[in-house]
Amino acid sequence: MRKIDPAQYRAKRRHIMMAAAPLFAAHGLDGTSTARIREAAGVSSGTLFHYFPSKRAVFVALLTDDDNGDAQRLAAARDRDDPRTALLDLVEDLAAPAASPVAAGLVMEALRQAGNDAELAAALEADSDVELEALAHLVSRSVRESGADPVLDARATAVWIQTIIGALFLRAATETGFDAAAQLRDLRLLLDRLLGETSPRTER
Amino acid sequence: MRKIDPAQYRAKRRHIMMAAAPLFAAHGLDGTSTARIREAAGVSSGTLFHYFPSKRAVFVALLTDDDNGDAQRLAAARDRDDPRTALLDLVEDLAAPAASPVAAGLVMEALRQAGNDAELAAALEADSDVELEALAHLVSRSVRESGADPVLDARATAVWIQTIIGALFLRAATETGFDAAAQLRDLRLLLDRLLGETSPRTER
DNA sequence: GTCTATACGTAGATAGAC
DNA sequence: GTCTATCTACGTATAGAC
Repeated sequence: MRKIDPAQYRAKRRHIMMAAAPLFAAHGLDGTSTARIREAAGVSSGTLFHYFPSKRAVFVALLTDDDNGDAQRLAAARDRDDPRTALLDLVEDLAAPAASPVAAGLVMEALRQAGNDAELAAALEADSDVELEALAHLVSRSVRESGADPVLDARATAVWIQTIIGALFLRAATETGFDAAAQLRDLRLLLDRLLGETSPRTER
Repeated sequence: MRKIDPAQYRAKRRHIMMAAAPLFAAHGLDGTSTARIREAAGVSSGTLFHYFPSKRAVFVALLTDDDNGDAQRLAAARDRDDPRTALLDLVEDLAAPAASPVAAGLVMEALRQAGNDAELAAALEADSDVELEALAHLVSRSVRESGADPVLDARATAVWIQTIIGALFLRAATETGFDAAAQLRDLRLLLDRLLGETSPRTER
């Protein structure tokens, strides 16, 4: 007996996920009961567990269902002409979700849960490694092509860039009235400084 | 009927807190049962609730009992002679607890919980504001006295320094095998760059 | 596919003996 | 002050009717 409509099935699954997302972001995985998810999604307990085998599965799906084609965006950034501009744009792209409190909160909770869930940790680290590689590649190209002069080597610099982006998520998730747009502007200035002089460098 | 020994009372209270700390750090507040705390501390449920009115009270006590005299240390740093060195030393001092996975995990969980607990949020923000003021003061003095040239104004720079310290805690809490010592070395280099040239500046 | 009703375990917290 | 025993509520997840 075939499904009536696979598209509708996925839509409803997604509907439940979207209802659960702000709850997980605000109260964490353990702090969110299936009853609240059920209520927020407007479905019964039976329906919830028809679409997901467990509460954790809803959470994991939110983190691993990649609807934005992240990998493609990273690959495109990697190969752009001007590495310095490409790097700064990529950073902004990676940091942008911090503007959404829900996204920021979810990421924070994901990192927390990854400590106790090897499978989740592996998935997150895989994503992170791809990001890191793209960042390091662009830092490296910047050094060669546009005279950047970072204090650290390319990979370490990339790790720090990732770290700082993570810090933005942290602040977005915890600070009420966090002004993401202003922070992104500052971030660009700071990175410019961290990467060092461009060539030809300006004399003061 | 007076207490047998107030000092012993506080010691036992502290013993329970110390037993709970790594559990909260690893599994979060909601993810840690009173049964596990009880077990780790080697006391019964009755005893646990004799010393603390609730599980949350144990957690809050871990964050708000200031045993290190943080305020004094900040005030001392504020008024040191060489502001640039004082600033870098202060940053190291503030970032140092990130070397302890338990401390880092607790801080992360505290920030997460602060979103749903106004009282806790207020306490944490008060601490953070005192830190920020000391940092901004030192940045400001560095600009005037030692020719620092940050990209942003003193307060914004201080906020970013806090952000970067937060990033260290984040990584310490989420990354297994995090090398805190190495990161502190990098941090000093990065901040030096971020603060800009010292005077007399060196020509390359 | 979606519901109602509920099983079954474990949670936080308390009572009262010692 | 500390224990054992226990209360009540709520947690996730399932069963089975529709």
